Order: sequence, then C-alpha cells, then structure tokens
Amino acid sequence: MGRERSDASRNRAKILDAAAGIVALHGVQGLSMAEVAAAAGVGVGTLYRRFGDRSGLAYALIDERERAFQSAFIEGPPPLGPGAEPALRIRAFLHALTDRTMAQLDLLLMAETSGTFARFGGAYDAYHAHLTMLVGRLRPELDAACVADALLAPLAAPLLAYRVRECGVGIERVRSALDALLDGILA
Amino acid sequence: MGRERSDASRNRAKILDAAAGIVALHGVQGLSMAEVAAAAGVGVGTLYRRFGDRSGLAYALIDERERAFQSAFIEGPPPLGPGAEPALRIRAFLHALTDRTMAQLDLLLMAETSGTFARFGGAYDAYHAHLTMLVGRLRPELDAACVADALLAPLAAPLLAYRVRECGVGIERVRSALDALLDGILA
DNA sequence: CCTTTAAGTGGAATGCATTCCGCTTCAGAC
DNA sequence: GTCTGAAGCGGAATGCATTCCACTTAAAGG
Repeated sequence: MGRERSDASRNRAKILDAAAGIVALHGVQGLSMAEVAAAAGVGVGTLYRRFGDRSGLAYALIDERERAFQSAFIEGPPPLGPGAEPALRIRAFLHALTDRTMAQLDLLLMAETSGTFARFGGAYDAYHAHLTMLVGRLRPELDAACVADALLAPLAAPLLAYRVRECGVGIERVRSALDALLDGILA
Repeated sequence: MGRERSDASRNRAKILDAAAGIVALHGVQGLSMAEVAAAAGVGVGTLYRRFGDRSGLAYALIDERERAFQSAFIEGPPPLGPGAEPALRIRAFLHALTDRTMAQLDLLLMAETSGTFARFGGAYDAYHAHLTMLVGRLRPELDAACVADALLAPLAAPLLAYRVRECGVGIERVRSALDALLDGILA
C-alpha cells in the first residue's frame, strides 16, 4: 500500500477531467471507456488499472462531486451534522441523500450496471456506517446495521429512476413514504 | 397482439429448456446467449426476438419457477392468500418473498445487470400491486404505492447478495429488520 | 390447393467492455 | 550517476451481448 507514483496520479486527474468533460458534453451514455481513454490521452489499460472497470470510473466521478455532502453529515452543522438529536439527524440525512441521489441519478445508474458487487464499496458503506451509528444510538435494541440497509434501500438509483422517470411519481411522494416508515421507527 | 405462431412457441420452449439445462450444469455464469442458442438449436436472433435481451431471458426463467409462488399469495390459503388480516398477509408475503429471492438470487442478479429498466416489468409489478393493495387496505391514509416500494426495496437482489454472501449477515437478521419496520407501519 | 403477408428465423456483422502482455518509467538504494 | 525492480503504460486481441437483414414459413382467405 505504498504511495501512488507521480505519473499515475497525473493520469488519474487527466482521466477524471476527460470523463467529466464527456459527461457534460454527451451525457452519461457517451461515456465509453475507449472514448475517455482517447480524450485523456492514455491507453484503455491505464483506465482499467486506475478504476477497475466502468462502474469504478462512475463512482470516482460521483465521489469527486460529493465530498461536500460527505463532510456535511460527518462534521457539518446540525441537523445534518453532530449536535442534533439522532431522530432529527436521521431524517435530515435521508432527505439529503434523496436529493443527492436524484442529482447524480445517471452516474449512479451507470455505476450499478455491473456484474460485480463492487458498487457497495466506497460511498454506500460510508452512508451505511453513518446511519447505523445514528439508529444504534436512538434504538439500541434494534439490529441497527440491518435497519440501516432497509432505510437506505428505497433510495437505490434504479428504483428511483423507474418511479420518477417512468411512472411520473414525484420525489416528494417518495420522501413522504420514507418519512412514514421513519415515524414508526423513530417514535 | 394476435396469437403466437406455432413454431415460435415451440422455439420458446426449446430455448427455456436449453437455458435451464445450462444453468443446472454450469451455473448462471455459463449462460451466454450464443451458448443457449446453440444448445436450443436456434439462431441468436431468435433468442432476442423472444426475450428481448439477456435479462429478459433471466426473468422468463424466474417466472417459470415461481408460478406457484405468484398464485399462492393471490389465491392460496391464508395467511399468504385472502382470508387473513391485511397486517398478517403483509408480513407473510414479505417473508415469503425474502425466501424466494434468496432461492433465485443468481438469476435475479443476472436479470438486474442491464442498462434498461425493464427489470421492473413483470414480477416486480405484480408484487408491488399486491403489496399496495394490502397496505392501502390497512392504512388508507398512507401513500400505499410508495410505501410498498419502500418495503420491497430492502429485498433487492444485489443488496441481499452483498449482505449475505460478502458480509456474512444471516437472512434471519434481514427478516427481523424488515419486521421492525413493519411493526411501525402495521401498528 | 394457391396466394399472400406478416411473423419468424439464422447467423454474420458490429460495438463495446475487459484482459493481456511486452515495453517504459519512476524512485529509492548504493 | 546508475542500477534495479516494482509500478505503470499502451493498444492490440478477445469475448460476449446485441443488431441487422435477406431469407423462410405458418396460417388465413379465396
């Protein structure tokens, strides 16, 4: 686990820049590995060495965009950050996560289209750990880790994309339903 | 929407048989479109005409296997079928769905590996409609459709696969967490 | 029986993610 | 400065899902 070589991190930056540019220009659909490699001026092999696969690249792009969100609930001001009651923080966190999921919907969909389960690395684990902590503090008798999964699951990108885009369900309805579940748990 | 031609339905059967045989022999990973076509003695084009894509084929295989389950909650004996209290039926349904999801986990994972949202056709809609009906009957003041989505989401194949296979979480813990959520809703 | 035609068919062609491997470059040791 | 080996690199090769389209065939009407 040594440090990353200088040319390697330079390439990582070039690739992420190129990918972000392509997404801005052609949307997520235009993001083919060959095209990103060409735009970044590297070989496709380099892309795979850095990011593992297409979905890894998508996650890297998402991560870049949501550093702010991640620190908001870890160390930001209440009600998202520390200082508020757990029940309040849970609700604020799930609402905020709903918004960022909708904001990154296309990238998230691309990321989840992958045979591997790598999708649950990185960001998901961070959200899960955070929610587990809050639930455990509020209701110590529950299996906080599993309850956290169950509360996070309704915000999965494919489900939201289907309901909101295909069925025309408003995101506020999704939020309300989650709130109804929370009312039962947080009581 | 006329009737299906006789050669077409014969081929559908040949393909499903061949696919089931390959799954039994080499597992879901060995299920490539070319291989299925060869084993069934048809061209790949036929496969696509019948099932749309790889994930459509997976759903067709799943459907074949769970006709029994589908009729059990629609017309079978209580507590799964009609006759029991909605609260009881909801719990029984979600428990049964948990079991069948675990039983079909590999096929479901294969089915959900697809860029399209076709995954939510067929079986998912049937489960969703059923649960929506039960929730609406029990708690008319709630947005039953959205609550149903939220209760179904924790049973998504990728999440269960990750927790159970990668993290070693027992399925009974998943069930208990869902029950905890239900306690809040069904009360 | 013919005719007609829409549905169905096979398999070559395409496009894209992913893998492979011989070559190059970095960076620490001497 | 140079040696060395591990890390990184490029891009051709591979494998597989999916598309395309010229060719068959079921089956309904006359």
